[in-house]
Amino acid sequence: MHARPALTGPVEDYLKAIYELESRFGAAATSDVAHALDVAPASVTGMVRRLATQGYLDHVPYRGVQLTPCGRQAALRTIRRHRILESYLTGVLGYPWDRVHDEAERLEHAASDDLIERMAAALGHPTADPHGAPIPTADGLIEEQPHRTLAELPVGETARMLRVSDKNPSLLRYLAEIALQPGAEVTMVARAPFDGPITLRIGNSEPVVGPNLAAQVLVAAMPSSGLRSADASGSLPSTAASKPKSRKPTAR
Amino acid sequence: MHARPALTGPVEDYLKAIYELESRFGAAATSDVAHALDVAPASVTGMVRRLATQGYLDHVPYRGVQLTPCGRQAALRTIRRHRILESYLTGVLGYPWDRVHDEAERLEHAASDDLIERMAAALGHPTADPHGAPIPTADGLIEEQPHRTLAELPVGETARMLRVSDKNPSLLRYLAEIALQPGAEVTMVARAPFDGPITLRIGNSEPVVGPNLAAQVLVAAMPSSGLRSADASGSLPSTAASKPKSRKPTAR
DNA sequence: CTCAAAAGTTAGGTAGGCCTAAGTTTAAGG
DNA sequence: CCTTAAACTTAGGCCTACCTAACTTTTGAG
Ligand SMILES: [Mn+2]
Ligand SMILES: [Mn+2]
Ligand SMILES: [Mn+2]
Ligand SMILES: [Mn+2]
Repeated sequence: MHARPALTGPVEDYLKAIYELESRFGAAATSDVAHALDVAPASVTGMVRRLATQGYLDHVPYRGVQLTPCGRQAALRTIRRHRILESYLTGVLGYPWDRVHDEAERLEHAASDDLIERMAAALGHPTADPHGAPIPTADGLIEEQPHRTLAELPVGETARMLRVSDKNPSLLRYLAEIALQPGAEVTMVARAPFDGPITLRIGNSEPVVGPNLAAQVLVAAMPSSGLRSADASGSLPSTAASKPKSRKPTAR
Repeated sequence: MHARPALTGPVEDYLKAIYELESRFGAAATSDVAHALDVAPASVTGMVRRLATQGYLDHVPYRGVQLTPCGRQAALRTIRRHRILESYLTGVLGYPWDRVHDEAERLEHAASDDLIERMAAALGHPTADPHGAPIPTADGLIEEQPHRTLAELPVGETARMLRVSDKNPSLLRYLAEIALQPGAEVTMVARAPFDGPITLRIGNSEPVVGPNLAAQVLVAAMPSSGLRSADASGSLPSTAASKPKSRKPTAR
C-alpha cells in the first residue's frame, strides 16, 4: 500500500512469471517458475522465500506459491509496461512483432511511469499488445476476453483471431506470413482426421497448418458472423484471470 | 576487438564517467569518479581494479585512471545511446529537456542497438542531443565544436548558444524560460563589474543573469554575424576531446 | 624540509542473484 | 502399503556492486 522500495529487474520478472503461471494453473510451481525464467529451481526457492518475507507472495513449501494483492499489483504494473512497450515498438518504431518481446523484457525495468504513459498516449491508449494480450490499466485492472483455440474451431465456422503467445519468434514470423494476426477473420475450412493438417481461410488465401500451431492460436469464443466489430471498452473489467485450469500445484 | 562480454549497467556508467572526466582533465581521479557516480571512493578503487584487469582501463595506483581504446569505445557507445535517447524523448515524446537525462541514464543500459538506431533514424540521425552535446557515430567518432563560455563573450558580441550540462534540471528549466537553448542567438549587452549581473539579448527579451549561470553556458567560439548557418557536417571528426585542461591527476 | 590533511587503497562485510550437490518431501505405481 | 522418481528445499559457493573503517601515499603550507 505505502511506498514500497523499488523492485529490481529480476524481482519484477519473478512476479510477472508467477502471475502468469498462477492465472493459468491457480498457483505457480517452483519448477515452472524456474523454467519460465531459465534459472535453477534452487534459485527460485531462494527468491521465493525472500519475496514471501517481503509480502509479495505466499509460499507453502513443497506446494507452490501465490501472489499477495501487493505482489499481483506489482506484476500487473510490469505487464502493463511490457505490453505498452511492445505496442509502441511495433506501432511507432516499425518493429516486427516477433522481435518486440525481448526488447520489452529489458525496457520494462528501466522505463519510468511517465515514459510508459507517454507511449500509451502516443498510441491512443491501446487495450491490447501486438500479440493480442490485454493491457492492464494503470490501476491494475485487466480484461481477459473469452476465447477458444483455433484448433477447437468447428469446420465451417469463422472466428476473429484474438491472441498468440509472444515468446516464439519463428512461429510469429510464420503467422505474419499467412496473415494470421490479432483481428484477422479466420475460417476453419477443413480438418484432416487423426490430428491431421488443418485448412484455413484468411482473406483470399487458404493456408494449411498443423494442429500444433492451431492449438497455440486463440480466437474469440463466439462465432463471428460477418463484420460486427465487438466493442471492447465499456464492459466491466475483472482483477485477474477468468478460470484457471487446475493442474499440479494446488497450494494449501 | 572481438566479442567482449556484455557490460553491466554500473560498468557502463563507470566507463562513461571516466571518459567525461578524462576529456576534461586528462585523467580521472578516484574521488571525481566517486562524486560523479555518487558512490564511495573505495567502491571506485575496487571497480577500477576489475576493469583494469579486464582491459578497459589503465590504472596507476594513487595517480588516476585512463581508458584503453577498448574502454573508450565502450564509453562512446553508451554516450551515443544516452544522447540519442535524450533526443528521442524530447523530439518525439515531448519530454521537457530537464527531465530526459535521468530517463536516458537508465534506458541507455537496456535498449538494444537496433532500438537506438531506429530512434536515430526516426529523428533523421541527429548530431547533437537536446542540450547541444555532440552524438558520437555508431563507430565511435565524436566531433566537439570549438567553444567558449557565455561569460567570456565580449560586450556587444553575438554568439550562437552551443551547449549546456544536462545534469541540473532547475538550471535547464530557467534557461528554457529565457529561451536560451542550443541554436539560439545570444548577445552580450552589458556586464556589471566585479562579477556582477550580465544583461543578455535573446530574441526580443533582455534577461539579466548571474555570472555563475553564464559560465555554465557554452557558445560558439567564433562571433556569429547575422544568420549564417555553419554547416556542422563535412569537417573531419576526431576520436576524443580537443585539449584537456590540465588538473590534478596526471597519470604516470 | 616537515608533517598533517587530502586523496587513495586495503580489509572486511552486506545484499542480490545466481549456481551445483546433497538432502527431504510428495505423489504415484505396483 | 511400500518404493521410487520427481519435485522441492537446504547447504555451501561464487560474482557483482556496494559500504565503513583503518591504513598508506601524496601533496602542499608553513
Ligand atoms: Mn512479451
Ligand atoms: Mn523483464
Ligand atoms: Mn544526459
Ligand atoms: Mn546510466
